[in-house]
Amino acid sequence: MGVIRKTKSVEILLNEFSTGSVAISAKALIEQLGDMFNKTTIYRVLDKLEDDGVLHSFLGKDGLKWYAKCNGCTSKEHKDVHPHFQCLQCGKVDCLPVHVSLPEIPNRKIEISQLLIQGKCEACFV
Amino acid sequence: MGVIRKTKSVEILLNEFSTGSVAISAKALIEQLGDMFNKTTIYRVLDKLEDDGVLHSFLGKDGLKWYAKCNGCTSKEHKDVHPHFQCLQCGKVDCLPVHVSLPEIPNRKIEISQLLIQGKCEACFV
DNA sequence: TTTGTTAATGCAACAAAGTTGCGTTATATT
DNA sequence: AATATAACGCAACTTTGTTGCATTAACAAA
Repeated sequence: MGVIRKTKSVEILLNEFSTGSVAISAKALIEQLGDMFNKTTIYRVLDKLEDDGVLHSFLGKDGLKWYAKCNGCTSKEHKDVHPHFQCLQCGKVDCLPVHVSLPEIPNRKIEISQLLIQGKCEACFV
Repeated sequence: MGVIRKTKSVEILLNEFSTGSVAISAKALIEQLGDMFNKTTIYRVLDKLEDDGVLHSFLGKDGLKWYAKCNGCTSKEHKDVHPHFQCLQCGKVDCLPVHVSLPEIPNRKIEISQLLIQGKCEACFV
């Protein structure tokens, strides 16, 4: 797989993620860009960008799929693992650039781990 | 809310969770008990049992909702917080009775956190 | 034990997020 | 410019879960 043609949809979607560590849900992208592109296209481009190691995805609080820019990933390996924070008030989700030390789990092999922290973000936490 | 009548559905659903720290997805419960009860009933009973602090729920790897027995929770407070482990091979999910130390996040208020670890379980990890 | 209240249930219809098949369009190679 | 095929749009579909409403059954009170 992987992106092999520079199309308008790839360009515009990538542009949405140009600013930092904020995540965007597929749903929000469809709301925003649905006039311009079919939702199928949006889902497929996101898929490809994830395959390429350009974006990573994770599930937010309602099982919605969120995407954010990767840092140092390739199509071979998603090595950029970090927790995500979702604000229960404004709904914003962002990547936390911190390391999480996982608990010891004997006799099991850990392959993926995802930590979703929910609460109040800087803006909503008075 | 809360369970106020001991109906057959409550009894049978509770019985499904009688054995230890294994989680069961709503989907699986509907597959198992769908002949006996309508899926609406199953969803509603699970909801109530969660409200009562008897069960807790979380999202598995595909955004599916899973339920497991609580330990020391009440209808007032779900204080039994722990990570969950999902086997990528056999699909089994269980509660890990360990403590996870969350990272420091300045200027934010943490209200909920959920850690889903995926990999190979004891049985599938040769 | 019967009666009455209302929680709990079943059913059908719906909702939201995401997927699939297929015919058409457009990118990029020759 | 011609061509191969990746990418696209559209419609139909799938899956998980929810809602409204009429019916049934728990359980308390008579």
